[in-house]
Amino acid sequence: MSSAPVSPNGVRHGARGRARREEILRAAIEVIAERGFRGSSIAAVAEKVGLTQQGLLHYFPTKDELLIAVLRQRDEWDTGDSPEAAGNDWTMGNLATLVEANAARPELIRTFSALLGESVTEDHPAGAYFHDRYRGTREDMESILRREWGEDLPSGLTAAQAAPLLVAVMDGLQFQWLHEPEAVDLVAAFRAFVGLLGTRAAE
Amino acid sequence: MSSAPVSPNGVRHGARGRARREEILRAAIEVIAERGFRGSSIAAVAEKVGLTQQGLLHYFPTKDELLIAVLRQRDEWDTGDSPEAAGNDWTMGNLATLVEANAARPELIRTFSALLGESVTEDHPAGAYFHDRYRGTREDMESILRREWGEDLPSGLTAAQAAPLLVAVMDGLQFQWLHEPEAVDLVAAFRAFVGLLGTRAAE
DNA sequence: ACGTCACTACAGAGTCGTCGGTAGGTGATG
DNA sequence: CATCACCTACCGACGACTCTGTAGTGACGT
Repeated sequence: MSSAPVSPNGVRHGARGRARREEILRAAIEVIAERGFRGSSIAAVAEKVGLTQQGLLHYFPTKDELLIAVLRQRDEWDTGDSPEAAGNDWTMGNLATLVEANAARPELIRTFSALLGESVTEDHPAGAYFHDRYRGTREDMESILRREWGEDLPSGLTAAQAAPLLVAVMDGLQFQWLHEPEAVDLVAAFRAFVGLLGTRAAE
Repeated sequence: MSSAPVSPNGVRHGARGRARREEILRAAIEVIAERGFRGSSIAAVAEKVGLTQQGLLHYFPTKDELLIAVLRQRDEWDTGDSPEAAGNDWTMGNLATLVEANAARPELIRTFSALLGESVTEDHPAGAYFHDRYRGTREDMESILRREWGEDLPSGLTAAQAAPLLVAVMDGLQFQWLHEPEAVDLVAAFRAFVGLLGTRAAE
């Protein structure tokens, strides 16, 4: 794929535009982490990559389209980043390592937590994205749970009952962690919850 | 010296003014639910109560102070609304009824979920509030758990381990519920989680 | 009963900054 | 010479907030 030497300014080659796009997306993620989407300006993103606002608009014609591109980029990372695995060889075990990987990228977590919050408001451009993503993620979790333990988990819950809880724990812990990184151990807490799901009930 | 109630900026308000203030706070909650805090304008809030923007600023001298007042109001509701219970007679049981009560006020949930999301961004006026609130809520949950089950829960977790999970589940479920009310049963899911905590581990 | 006077509860008009977006270019690259 | 990668210049809308008034209200002295 990529075949272009990259430099912030002045390097010429065909792929210059594409490199710029990626720079812009990275900058956008940072700015959104700092100010949210509604609170951030495309001018701020542009400045971060050494462009004018209009220069940025050359690549992303509207602010909303920039956001969509950020969202899409995240999906690409999620599916392409990890060892193979577009589809379905996830286990509860490497779900924890995913959380671990997330914990290493606080700005990314901050960005998407901020967007998640905004997305519950009316007519938010990320609303549809999170709506779909939740549906999909719950389904994924459900099938992971089923693959690990079958329809009924050791703890007595069904996979369908546990899936939304699993998603909720991941999201919810992130907020606490963002507010007090020292007070909340993201990975340990998540592992504790997974342990809870896998504990066989007595009686 | 008079003894009339005083607003943050030192303006004294009579009975009429106090009623107005409450109206404004209610309207502000609605507007924030629709647009978030950064996305909403004080003019929109003012219009909702039939004031001009300047009229509103008579009561709350800045947008930030309006938000602070909203936050404070919520705390007052939380501690004053429910049967007695400023302090500590909560149990796991009526924690679930609290969730139930929340589920009946979607706009309120929406408002505070939106604010929670924004609050992770830099210099957000609600940042300190959520920071403190998380700390306090976790402590409260911990002591409730301890009162219910002692230091070690039936499931094997300690109260300190379970508290952040409890908070995370409440927050996280709300986001899913706001995006798909039909797909997520807030109360049932929460009860399932509580059941999980209280399940005795085998062997 | 009446005038005064402080104070509350607003509104009109305006300042100043920032926002997203458009129009129309220019110079380099291929 | 067409296309790409950008920039200058600009616009209309809207943001929070200030300055400056003014109608009403209640307390109080006379």
